[in-house]
Amino acid sequence: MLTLKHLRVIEALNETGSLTRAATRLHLTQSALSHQLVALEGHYGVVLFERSRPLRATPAGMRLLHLAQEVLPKMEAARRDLARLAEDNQPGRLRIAVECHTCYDWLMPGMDAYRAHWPEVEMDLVGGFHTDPLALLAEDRADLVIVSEMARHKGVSFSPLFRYEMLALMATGHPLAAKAYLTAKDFAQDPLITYPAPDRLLDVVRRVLKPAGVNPERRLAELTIAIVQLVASRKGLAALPAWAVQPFLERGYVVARPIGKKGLWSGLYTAARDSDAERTFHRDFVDTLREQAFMTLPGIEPLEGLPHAR
Amino acid sequence: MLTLKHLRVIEALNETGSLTRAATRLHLTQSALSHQLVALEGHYGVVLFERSRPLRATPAGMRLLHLAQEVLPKMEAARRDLARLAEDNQPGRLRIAVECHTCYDWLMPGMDAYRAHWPEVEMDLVGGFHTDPLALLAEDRADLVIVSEMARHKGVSFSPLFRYEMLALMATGHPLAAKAYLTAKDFAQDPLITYPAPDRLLDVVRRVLKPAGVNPERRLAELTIAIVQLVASRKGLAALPAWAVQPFLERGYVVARPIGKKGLWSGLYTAARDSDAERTFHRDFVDTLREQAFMTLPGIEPLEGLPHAR
DNA sequence: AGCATGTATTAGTTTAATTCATACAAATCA
DNA sequence: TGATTTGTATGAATTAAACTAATACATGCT
Repeated sequence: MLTLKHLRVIEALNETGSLTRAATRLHLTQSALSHQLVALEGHYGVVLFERSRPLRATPAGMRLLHLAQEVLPKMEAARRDLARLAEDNQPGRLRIAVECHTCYDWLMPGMDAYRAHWPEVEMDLVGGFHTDPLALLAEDRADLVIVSEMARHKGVSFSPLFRYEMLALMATGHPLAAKAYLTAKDFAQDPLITYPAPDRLLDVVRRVLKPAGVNPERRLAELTIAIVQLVASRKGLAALPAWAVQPFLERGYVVARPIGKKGLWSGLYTAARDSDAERTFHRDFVDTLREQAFMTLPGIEPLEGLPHAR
Repeated sequence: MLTLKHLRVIEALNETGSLTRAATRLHLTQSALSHQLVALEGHYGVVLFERSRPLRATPAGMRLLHLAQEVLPKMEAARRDLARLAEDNQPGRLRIAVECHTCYDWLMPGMDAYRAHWPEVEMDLVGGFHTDPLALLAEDRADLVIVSEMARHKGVSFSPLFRYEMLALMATGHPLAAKAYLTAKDFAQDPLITYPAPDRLLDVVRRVLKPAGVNPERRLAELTIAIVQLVASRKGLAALPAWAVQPFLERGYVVARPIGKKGLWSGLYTAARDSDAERTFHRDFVDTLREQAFMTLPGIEPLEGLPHAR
């Protein structure tokens, strides 16, 4: 009794504040976690979490949380060392291609966190836009690319990172702010402010406006802050990931609305050559990115896809 | 993959040097351990132990051994803290009654080790010999007694500690040293040197000599070293636990032979009132004693008896 | 060589973990 | 306030993992 699994559950419970959310994060059902928690509490005769909303750790829960925080990193470190020993210390390389502007928000901290554990892995960024990012893998010009769909492709493995909502941005007091959510037609009048990227990378255009035949005037800006500024100055509408605009919404600079009744959700995935994707330093990089994203980005959701084994 | 169970296995393998011995210590079969080790090695693609005799840890094995040594104690500490929280810090008490002289050899270090983890538990030794040691429990004059058999007794729980061999001791060059093992009759000629304890506590007398109707002249000595000295001085024979005479044998002071063809094996058990036996500080004491014994006493064996749950 | 000791492997059994389908409780909405 | 949403608990059924038994195989010993 009292296994590492329990410690991971307790960590997840503490961070998510709910059995349901912890369960999805751990790729289990709520029922499984409930059973586990009840069993553990019963075994030691202590309550670990007060069943409030959000769940709050009791002193006993805190004790185990502390244990988790000192033990789990040690386990991970050993796992990495084993991988190094197994692969005989042959160094790895990660040339990363990213096409989404906002990705840098979480990619940079992710790379920093990763470097702490895998200092010997040489990391590099492959810049610019490419007609076929997956070709970079085949041509051996990149080892990992971040893409927005899992297009089945021979010799290439995909791993889901997370999914997020794209929000329509408008100035405070804009007439459209009266609506609960925007539809394609609502974009027809105002200019659309976007990053300078091809349409296939702009989800609103590709998945909402183009199918509906709506083609608004365009205006480009390099930086997120610039786009927000233009929107606030009533120069047009924009569509950005929820996590990227969160701070501006909180300060009331602009207003955001979902796109479509259920919102416009996009996913992000990594792609790598099969041979690379199975190596530990590589998998660990993807895991670190995912973890970093969930730690720092508000409102993102897990994305089903691959088995989640260790 | 890579669980605490694995770490415990690796620790046991390192300490026992064999799958078979590690298995009995962990109350598993050799097969189970072989499966585990093979699976673990396969999973990480490393060899953890060279299959030599004794088993020797590879660098990867050493890495996990190191992990085990930093992680397992933390787990134990947390478990104890949970027990303290669960029982609301009500302090425990351990009045210990021991009737076997040689027991002090491992009891003292055991108590020291225990005190480090449970400083709040008040420990005391109940001295002297008692006609019925289990009565001490009923009369609430002791909380734990160390006995040599699991006599079913209402309200009392027993836990096995270990089993050990009693060896017959004789002077170097003694005619009986020519025999591979001694029988009851061999004790008839020489005086028998024992501790000053009742016959029921002297296993040779109770289980070998008395049943055979052999009743040799007696001579008493308080200390093990004194008994050995008398034997070496050709004043008679003695029967002592193998672990207690090991150092004297190594230096050639005396000679030892098994008693009976299969040897005379005795067991030691703890007994406690049921209500105490289930409390964590109590169980931990017994576990500590057992662990301490296996760490310091040569030639002792695990003793089957109770389920071995945590 | 023949025995003793220890490890590996296969198949079968047992035990534990997880899900499914609901019931139940608490907060939120209209 | 009743209806609805959101989240947790529970029992039974399912699935997966761990363990044992039996036995083959390897190695050292006298």
